[in-house]
Amino acid sequence: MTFQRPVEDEVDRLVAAWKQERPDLDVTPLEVLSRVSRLSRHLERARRAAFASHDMESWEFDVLTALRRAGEPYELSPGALLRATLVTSGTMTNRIDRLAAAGLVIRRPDPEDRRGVLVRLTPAGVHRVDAAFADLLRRERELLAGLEQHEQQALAALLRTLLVPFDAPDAATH
Amino acid sequence: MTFQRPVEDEVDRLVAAWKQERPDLDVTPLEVLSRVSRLSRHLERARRAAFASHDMESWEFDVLTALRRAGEPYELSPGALLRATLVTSGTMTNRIDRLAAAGLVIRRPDPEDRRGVLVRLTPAGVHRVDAAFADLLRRERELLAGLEQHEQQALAALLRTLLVPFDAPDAATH
DNA sequence: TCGATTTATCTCGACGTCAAGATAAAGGAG
DNA sequence: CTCCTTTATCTTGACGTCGAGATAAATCGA
Repeated sequence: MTFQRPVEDEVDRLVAAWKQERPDLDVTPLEVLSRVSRLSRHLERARRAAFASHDMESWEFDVLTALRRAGEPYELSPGALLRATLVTSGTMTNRIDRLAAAGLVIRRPDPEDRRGVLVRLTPAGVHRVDAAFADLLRRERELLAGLEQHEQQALAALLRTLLVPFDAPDAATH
Repeated sequence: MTFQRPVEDEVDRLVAAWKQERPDLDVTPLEVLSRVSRLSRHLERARRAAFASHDMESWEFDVLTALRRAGEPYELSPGALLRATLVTSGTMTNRIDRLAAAGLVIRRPDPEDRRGVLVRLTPAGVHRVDAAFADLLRRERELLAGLEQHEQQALAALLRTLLVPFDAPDAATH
């Protein structure tokens, strides 16, 4: 019979420090939200490393997967893409420019709205994103290996609750 | 008696799209990790908005709080600061420069290691960070209002499990 | 049909971050 | 003591993102 040693992460130390310095404040929100922020930063680094072997940048992957998920003919408007990736319109224009220059997507005028443009994945783009995505899933599965299946589900459900208000039909990012 | 309507977030839609397009892949890792990433992005926006009323940037807050948590005399080395904030050394140098120019911190040579420098919060810096922190906690508490106390604890514990491997005594960010 | 408003995308300058390398001091082996 | 390695910080240039504003077409009401 061994003791369940309480393993600490950086946020535990951070919260303990605050309790020492500002015992008047209730810092429990940090227990969740600081962990989300910090984990996200670590994930971003892991992603970057994973994509390096596919000669792909994180931002490229984000855009290409959004198009891939759309299904044939793998085509979306820039507006739909920026909503999917949570970046601003200026950023998305820039990204599409570079992806088009790399031959992974093409731009064409929207036949039904002369203000609009449609961005479509090229066959080369489809191939690239499929390879990178399979690899990413492999690596992400490893990161989650510390949690049982049912724990992963519980975690996902809790996160969903926090996310729903943001993903409600209002958000605007122009 | 009402039905528990299954509320969807953007990740549910994303996962459903992948299942349609790539039924051969198990995309369950996204249920957790995509949510972490997306929630983090939303949080960063909320933080930015919160700090705007204190005329403060997110990056300033990150550095100032690290010093504040250290306790009197509110002093840390640049190396300790970059480990606390997960940025690279070049970024930290830049940040310290700007905070010093704003009169919120001062730099002084480390008396015990002539390679080193120590960064100390000024009284003005302490005041600024305390005000912003109290406000941030208020807003973060609202974001978590959708979860019961015990759910927040469960969520924190699950996230800790994922975070521990990253925060182990190895990580290096130079 | 005209004008005002909304929607869709792009342009551009400012800015922060990263990654690699430079500098310099400390620590360890022999 | 000297050399080599490690540690700590800063410098620099490239790059991506943001945010505000410009352009242009679509939509709606009078």
